[in-house]
Amino acid sequence: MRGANLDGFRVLDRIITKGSFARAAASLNKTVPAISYTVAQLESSYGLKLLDRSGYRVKLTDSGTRMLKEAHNLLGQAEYLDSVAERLKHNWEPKLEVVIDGMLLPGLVLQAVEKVAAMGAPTTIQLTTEYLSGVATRFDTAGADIMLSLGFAIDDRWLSEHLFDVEVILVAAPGTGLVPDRQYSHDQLSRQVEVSVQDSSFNTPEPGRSLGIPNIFYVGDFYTKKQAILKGMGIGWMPESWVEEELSCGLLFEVNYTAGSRDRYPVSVGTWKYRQPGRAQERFITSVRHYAQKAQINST
Amino acid sequence: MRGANLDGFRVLDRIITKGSFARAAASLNKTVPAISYTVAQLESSYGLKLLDRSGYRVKLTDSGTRMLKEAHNLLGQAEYLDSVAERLKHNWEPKLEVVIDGMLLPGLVLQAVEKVAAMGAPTTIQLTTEYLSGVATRFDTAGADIMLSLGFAIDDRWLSEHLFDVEVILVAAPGTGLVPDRQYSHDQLSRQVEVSVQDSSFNTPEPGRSLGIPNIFYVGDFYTKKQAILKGMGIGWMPESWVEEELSCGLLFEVNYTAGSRDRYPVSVGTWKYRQPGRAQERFITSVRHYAQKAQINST
DNA sequence: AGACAGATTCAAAATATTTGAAAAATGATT
DNA sequence: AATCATTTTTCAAATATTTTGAATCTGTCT
Repeated sequence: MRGANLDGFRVLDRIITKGSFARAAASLNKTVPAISYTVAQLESSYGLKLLDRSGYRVKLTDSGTRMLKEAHNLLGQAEYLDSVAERLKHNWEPKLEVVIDGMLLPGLVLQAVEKVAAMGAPTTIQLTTEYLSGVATRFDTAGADIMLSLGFAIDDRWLSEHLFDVEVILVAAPGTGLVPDRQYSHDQLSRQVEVSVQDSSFNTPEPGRSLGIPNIFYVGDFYTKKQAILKGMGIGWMPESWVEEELSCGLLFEVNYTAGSRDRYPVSVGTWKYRQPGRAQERFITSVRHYAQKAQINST
Repeated sequence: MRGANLDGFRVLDRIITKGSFARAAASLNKTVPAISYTVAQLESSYGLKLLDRSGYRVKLTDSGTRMLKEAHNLLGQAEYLDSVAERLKHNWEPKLEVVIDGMLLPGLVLQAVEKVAAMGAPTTIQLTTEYLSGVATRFDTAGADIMLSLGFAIDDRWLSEHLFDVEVILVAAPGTGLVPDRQYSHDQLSRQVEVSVQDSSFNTPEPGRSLGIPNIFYVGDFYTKKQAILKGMGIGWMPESWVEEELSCGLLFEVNYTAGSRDRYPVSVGTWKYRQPGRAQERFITSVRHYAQKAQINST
């Protein structure tokens, strides 16, 4: 006979914790012969003696000790499966995987996580940050539940909903040799270093637009990019919301670029078209929409 | 109905990989109704619809996808359990946990590990290093298989076998203000700093003996202790085998201490009295004994 | 030795699973 | 629209497995 038997181990475990076949039988509402049969079955299925019946009290054999120890993992996993089923039955996702673009301010998603938690969801939320096309790639390959991406993620299998626009501004810090008042042409800027976040899936070159100047300094995330620009290491496009404060207090200024120093990019939320959303996902998306409305109002 | 059912998931998995009930049935040497019954059973046991039969081809529902994904862990664990049983049947321990005293040179245990591996043991060896009484404590609490400890570990439940002695020498580096030729009393040494390894179970104060001087610098392991002494940070007791080379080339010297600058401590191997040793354990201990005999000869 | 608590064995009874046949559903083909 | 090929479900019968109570056996305790 082959293959583990959950009930067998449940019984074995009970025998050990209760100390005898008789007590195990009582606690499982079975008769003693039934317990005896189950154990015999378990032992023969593995071809191992698991219990030492030579003494008055049953004891695990060495093999039994080792097997039961490993079996506890099995039983634990089985119990976890029960809990997953329970959550699914009440339309809670056991896990909600969210992929967001690193260009977005954390507030958006943190608020949504809060809302989901606030309704007592027994759902584990897993956040992953990617950049640009990396968001859609990760969403697809990992089979995540929600993505918050820049631009529209286009695929037959996905539902995409526009949330709000992000205004991207070309900024610089004093000390780069540039000054706030003067207007700069492309040629004039090309002596500068551009700080840029590398697209995490290495498909598209830059956040929507790039200056196309020769010196580019790539960083891994927007926080680092901001620090780099603040330190005067170069100029770069930053989402307005990331640099509002620095702009108003003069730590950064908007570069007066002849080709335009501002651009708007749409932020959208994507889900799987043929996947039924659970309660956590619904709440998450509602929260994100709500946040988006407020953002829209603020920006007008 | 309650509780996961391994066979149910095995069948479900087969249906998905084969693409239909019919093919799953064929590959499992069952009839189609049997498959249908098993799945219905599984679904009702969790109270979830796992398969979407609305289309021509069966598909997992969202819940089914999640459940099957989790169930794969369960099936994996069950398979692992089979492999554990297989190893136990041939008297191989699936895992051999060894606790050693950090004062011992690694060579002893590494050679033993090598010997076990050389006989093609399908056994995972887990080495843990502790100090002094920490060895016995860990051996006991973790229920490890073998311990190599300093001194005799005493307990009714353990078998302890003497292997060889370790000679411990009080050493110092030039630059500590001490010189090789002169003899030092306890008072004279008490202006020095003693470098000491902290007992990992915090029971006994020092490796067998301590100078009992006020300035003690505690380190975490013998390698660090040796480095500290070599850098002239203090004096300390070191096992001879750890410092042979440094003594002979003059990087360290034996402190001529009136109360004696050498001590011998027994090294013993301990196992559980009522646990049947497996093949890996037997080989391990044989190797250690063999090594000990050579060490004994070398030291005479 | 006798009382007792516990485990196994055994045949019978109760459950659960599997089966083959028939029915129902679906998509493809004509 | 009718037919065919494939597939899943339903059903009652056949099998297989598990559980049970009674009898038996084995150690422990007094």
